[in-house]
Amino acid sequence: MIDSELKKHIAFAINKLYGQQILPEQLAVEPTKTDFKGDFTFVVFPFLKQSKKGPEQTATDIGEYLLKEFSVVSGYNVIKGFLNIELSGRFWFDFLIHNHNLNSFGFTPADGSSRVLVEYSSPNTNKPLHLGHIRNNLLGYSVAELLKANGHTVFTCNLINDRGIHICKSMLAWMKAGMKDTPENTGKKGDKLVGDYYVAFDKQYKAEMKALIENGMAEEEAEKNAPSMLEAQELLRKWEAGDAETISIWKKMNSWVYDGFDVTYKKLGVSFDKYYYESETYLLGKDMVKEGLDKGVFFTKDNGSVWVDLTADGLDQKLLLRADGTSVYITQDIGTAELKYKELACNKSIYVVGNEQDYHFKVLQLVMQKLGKPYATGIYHLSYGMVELPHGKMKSREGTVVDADDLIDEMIATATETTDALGKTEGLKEAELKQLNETIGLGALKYFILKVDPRKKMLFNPQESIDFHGNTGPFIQYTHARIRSVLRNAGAINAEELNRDELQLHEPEKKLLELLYQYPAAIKDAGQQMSPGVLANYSYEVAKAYNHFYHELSILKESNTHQRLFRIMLCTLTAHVIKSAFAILGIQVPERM
RNA sequence: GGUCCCAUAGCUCAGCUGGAUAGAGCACCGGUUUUCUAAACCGAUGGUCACAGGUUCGAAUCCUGUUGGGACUACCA
Repeated sequence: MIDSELKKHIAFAINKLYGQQILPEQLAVEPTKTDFKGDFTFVVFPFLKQSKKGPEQTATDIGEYLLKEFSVVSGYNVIKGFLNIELSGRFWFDFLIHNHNLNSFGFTPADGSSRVLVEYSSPNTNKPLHLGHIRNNLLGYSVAELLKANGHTVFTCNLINDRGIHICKSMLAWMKAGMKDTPENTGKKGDKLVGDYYVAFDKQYKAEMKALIENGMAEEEAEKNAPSMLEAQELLRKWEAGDAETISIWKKMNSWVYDGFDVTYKKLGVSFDKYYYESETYLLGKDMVKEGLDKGVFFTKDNGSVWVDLTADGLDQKLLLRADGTSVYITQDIGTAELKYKELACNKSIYVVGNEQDYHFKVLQLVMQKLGKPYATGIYHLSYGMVELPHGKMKSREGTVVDADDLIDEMIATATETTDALGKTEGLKEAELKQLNETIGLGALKYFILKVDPRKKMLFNPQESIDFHGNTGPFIQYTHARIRSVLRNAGAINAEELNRDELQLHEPEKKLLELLYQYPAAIKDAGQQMSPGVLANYSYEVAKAYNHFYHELSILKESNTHQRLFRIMLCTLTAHVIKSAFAILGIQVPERM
């Protein structure tokens, strides 16, 4: 990479000119800001001690040295302490010639030295997926792709929260309603059906609580003593005891939910290498808690409940097992962590989970450390911010939850309207048109969500998020389609015929080339930050630069055949980078739209 | 009470490992189509980077405090 080459030469220059040893890694060389002339900028301020000269003189010294000793440097200019280095056109032409047809451009090949597991989605089986899950799923998928692009060997998994009081609530409501509704006989999607029963339970429960409170019971007492709650807890005990009928109903209802989830996952384009089920890992977790007791890193309270003391780490005491011996949420996470490591032996285990669970994952990591697990340090919580609506948080009680399936359908419907209105899709078959609108609708949704830094909470405004202009997925998809159209018109080319000496580098071409050159760095940067948003915003920059180039210069009508060929190759690489970056984001890109 | 996160244009977001004049999109205003896809391009307007100190050649960026918002702190998940 040229920037590291520049660093080496600058370090050498400092040594030669001022007799000081500087490591190239200590230097910062960055792309020059667009308002200034030059390709890369080196800031000399930090090295004035070494040079014992003023900033302008120091920058000039180094610039002069580079110009003489480093052939790709064609010029330089100095503004205050900023040395702007200009590279020869030949450098940029060579870059394009070498990479325009390289499929792996920007990707680091996997060498097997790093194995990473990405857990995401991780739904409860009592409710359909909503907008929050969409962010989770898109992030998880994209981060996994991003890590693959950075040379990690990646596995994805989905930990299903299939047991616990929540599913018992849905089961109870269904049983009380006569145990007759099924997805088949109601025509409802399985997860929606089960979700409806969860709501039915909640309604009944609330009514009971209200009655109890009116009879003079304290709210806290009423919460615990409402008959529905007691029944649900009884059902959970029966489940843990392995009661045949309970297990059978549980299996039946969960399978409905899985069928429903599969439909949504498929629409979203996400998939998992492996599924874990809490029902299969919580017992292992219990064993490990006992292991911790034996080791003396956990302790028992008088009533028999098991705790870990994390006060030395700035946290509190945390419950690991209830007094009645049943497990809590973290118990199964302990078991799952162990199982994951046994099965996949990853040195890093990423949990894509909302930031409301920051505390939980701190506890988990500390618990695993106390258990002496070697993989404890590899636990990483990718903590993303909540999705909020214009009115505030989504609340199921207030009916402000944005359903995942509904949202996807709306986005596709809007895409369809726009496509029809523009009327550019003549000649496409029905199925192709449907495919195109799905691509655009999902592209809009995915890009809207992924362009935001995962760590930040984000606002989802249904009106604005379906915009297809500006910094949006469809704009970038459109740019790709536009390029593909040019390339189709260009027909086959022979890159061998290109003679660099016949070329001129114009400003829009150079801007675009500089951006394309940064693709590998963008992948690396996004990977290190685990932020697909970095790549999304990069893609947007590329699309913008291409459209500028497209508008300013003619491609196919250029009379100089070398220049024409060069521009076609520039189109090829641009299309590839957009397609490749969008693939990492999990967004497809159309040939025409 | 304790712990953690956040605050940048009217709105939504970049920029944050310290570097030049803080950038985009949307909205609003104006312009561009006999030319390879106008879902495009070009221009104008819009800022006390919450506030106050500090660190230094240099702070939106790092540190401290204040204010405002949010999350967590359940024998829920």
